[in-house]
Amino acid sequence: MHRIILHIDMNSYFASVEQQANPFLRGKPIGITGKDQERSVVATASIEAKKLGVKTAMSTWEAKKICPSLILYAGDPEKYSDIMHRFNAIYQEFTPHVEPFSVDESFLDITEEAEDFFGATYMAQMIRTRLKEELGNHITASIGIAPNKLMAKLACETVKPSGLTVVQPEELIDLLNRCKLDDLCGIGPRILKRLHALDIKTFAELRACPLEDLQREFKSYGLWLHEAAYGRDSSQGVNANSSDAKSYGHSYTLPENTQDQTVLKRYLFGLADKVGWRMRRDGVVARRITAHVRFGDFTSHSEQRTVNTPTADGMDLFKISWNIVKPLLTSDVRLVGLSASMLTKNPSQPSLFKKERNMQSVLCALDSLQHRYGTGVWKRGATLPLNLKQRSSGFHFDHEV
DNA sequence: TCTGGGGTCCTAGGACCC
DNA sequence: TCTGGGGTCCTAGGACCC
Repeated sequence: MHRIILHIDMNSYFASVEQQANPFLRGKPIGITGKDQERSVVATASIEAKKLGVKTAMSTWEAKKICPSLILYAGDPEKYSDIMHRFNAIYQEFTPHVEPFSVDESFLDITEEAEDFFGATYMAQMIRTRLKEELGNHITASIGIAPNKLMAKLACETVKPSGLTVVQPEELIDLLNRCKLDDLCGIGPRILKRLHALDIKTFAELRACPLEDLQREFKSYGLWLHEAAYGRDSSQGVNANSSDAKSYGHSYTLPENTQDQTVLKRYLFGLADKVGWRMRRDGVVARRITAHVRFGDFTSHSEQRTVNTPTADGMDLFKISWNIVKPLLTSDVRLVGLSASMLTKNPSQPSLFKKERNMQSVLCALDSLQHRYGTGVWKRGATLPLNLKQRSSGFHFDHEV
């Protein structure tokens, strides 16, 4: 008995969300970027922009050169993630076996609900109708249906934008033969290069390569490649619980490279607060904090600390990451970031110490403000721009570190 | 006036304990 | 004094994804 897996992928997702929200952007080439458009890349190009040659991950500078009419638009990651929750809720109407894979993709196991591949096609069409009702005409999805996740995703790739395809078990080899090696999720530029070095350029050639040779070159990944060449996916099935995050992180590319500690502290503190807030919202604490620095020459460095007392407090996260970053400031920095991992559910026990208990209740009050009015309703004094900080008074939670 | 920001998983070496 | 192997935890970095 084969499983029936759906892979659903939103087309030009970030761009579509903005076009749905703003009629002025519809039918136009737009590119969604990071905060600072000058130093950013195109995270998502609209269909119109793709037609004019704009590609994902192209620098804005290059994209503008290729397509002068391109409208650049700074994206809002929180909004995109909120909408993702809405479409996953729609999928839940059809099956409890929903595994979000990225901000715009999910896997659904509909083996029990659909019974066969014919039923699956029908169900996929119903899902598309529901998405349209709920999200509007401008956010559209491609759907691939196959016996496992790997092949469902590959099938979906072949029908972008806005298609639907079914690949039955006996058609898997045929599908692979029509695709390039790096169409497969899991074969990136490095692996592709190493395959080429072995004279493997197609899935037929990959199948012809003895397993032992692949294992010698790729270690445990060799088995995965061998299986994938036959359309087999040894990974776990669709896991509805994998949506629990394993880490929370934020990073920021500075408007200009700098070694100025005051500036870097301010940004890092802001990032730490954002990470802390999301963790408290989700009721988790972290034992491991990783800080990242990218230098002007694009080399980067990351270091991590594992702490005995798990935390979700922005102040703790900031102190730990600043201790990592500070000694690294020997040349100009382009990006700073931190992430928190080794997460556990917060038992939320009040601290034994009065000072910490006070801080916990302050955080609690600020969190409920933030929950109600959105992120950005408060900021620490330490993260305000300097000119504003000098003028601000009263509502102000500054700590010298 | 190149090159964002959010993630996941794996590996390999060293420390430390038994 | 010299020796082995297994297990776990920690760390840095690399590969991949969108």
